[in-house]
Amino acid sequence: MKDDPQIPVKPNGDSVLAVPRNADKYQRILDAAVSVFAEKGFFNSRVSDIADRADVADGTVYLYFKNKDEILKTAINTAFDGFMRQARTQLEKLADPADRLRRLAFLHLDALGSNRNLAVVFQMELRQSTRFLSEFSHHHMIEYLRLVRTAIGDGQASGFFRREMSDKVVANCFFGALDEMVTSWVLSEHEYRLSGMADAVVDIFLNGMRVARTP
Amino acid sequence: MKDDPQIPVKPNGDSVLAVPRNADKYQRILDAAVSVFAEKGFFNSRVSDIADRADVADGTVYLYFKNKDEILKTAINTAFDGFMRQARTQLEKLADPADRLRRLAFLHLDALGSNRNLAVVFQMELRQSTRFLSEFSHHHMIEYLRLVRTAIGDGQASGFFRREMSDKVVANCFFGALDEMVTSWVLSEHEYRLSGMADAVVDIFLNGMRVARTP
DNA sequence: TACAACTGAATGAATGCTCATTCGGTGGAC
DNA sequence: GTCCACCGAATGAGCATTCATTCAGTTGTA
Repeated sequence: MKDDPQIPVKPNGDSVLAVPRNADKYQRILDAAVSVFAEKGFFNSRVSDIADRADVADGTVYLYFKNKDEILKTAINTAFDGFMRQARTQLEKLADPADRLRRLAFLHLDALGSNRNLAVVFQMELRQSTRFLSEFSHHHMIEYLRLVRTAIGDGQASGFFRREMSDKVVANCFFGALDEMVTSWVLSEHEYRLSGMADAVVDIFLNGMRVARTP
Repeated sequence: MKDDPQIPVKPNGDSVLAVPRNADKYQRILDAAVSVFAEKGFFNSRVSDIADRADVADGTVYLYFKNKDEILKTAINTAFDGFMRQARTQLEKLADPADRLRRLAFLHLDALGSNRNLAVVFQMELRQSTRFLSEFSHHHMIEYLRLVRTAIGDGQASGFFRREMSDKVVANCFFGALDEMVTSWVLSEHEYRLSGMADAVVDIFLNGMRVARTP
């Protein structure tokens, strides 16, 4: 996510040509938007706020993005795509399902934990986006959950994980737990490294809370 | 939540007197609002939409609520208060921490699972509310988490739960998992009884995913 | 019982403001 | 001189909120 190249190919969604290709300005607007959205929320953000923060005229924003919605959509999509690419690359190297879950949890928390503004946008705006940007979030969510479900399914197949649990339910809980860790971090006054929580979360899922167990 | 008496004492937050007390109309506006918010999201909902759906004139809405924000705030607060009252009453009767968690999970999923509109408002609007109605939701969240943390702490104290886990982290994960079950249910095309998932979720937290264990 | 005076809940058209978006013009690069 | 990225003031649609007016119901009087 953070080391994504971000080349502005076809910045303005529909008009393929006749669009400025100043990568720097494109990126500045996108960053400014994330920062403004994080601060005031999508609906309370003015396009002129974004333009101001990007040091660009109001009209210039529309040379790079079709409209305000498209800015949010692009920001979220770009970030999510980067994350998923990274996650897939790293997870396919790991054979042990438990390791895969551990790594995914780390990547999830690290991606958002290293960019608070992005984290705020994801935690606060993404849900309501589910309505007006529904296609997107539905598609991406399913991709993410597939990674988790595959790990769980593999673990069950090889007898490491209990077979009576629904991989679907566990995957949802797993995501929900991480998601809540992010929300909690975003709202917290305290400073702490979010990715440092990954192991604790995964441990709960692997071992549960009960004491009685054989090692 | 569903069996709450809902007596409209002091409907309009600040003007204590000189306010209509038509309980039916008050409730109709509130219900209409939840239904409209659920359908279009808070920011895309028009006060006139709410008035229409409540079969009331636009101006009448303002006899019962100070403004649009206040309607959402009231809806959320009323529902949450009802839920917390119910939860506290029921949990204090249960000694076993595991039973308490089971019951809480059930109540959580049942409360939202029996009112889809309310569930949508909670899942979609509550987060962004965290910004513009922050005092509220933060306070409530803490109350809820206290119930979970207490159960976990008790379980640890009596040696049923592992002591090395942070009750705070587990509580957040627990809430996050349930929250995600609700979101997933809200977005799902399929019809299923949400509260039926409670035991599966709690089971993950109590027993974890790994196979090796003593019963 | 009949009627006038009064009350205040309810109405909905009018107001006024807040932006997203547009577009005619500017200036720098080549 | 031409082109085009960029500018930012102007536009106008959309919408929360207000308030002058209506009228159903209640009280008081004879």
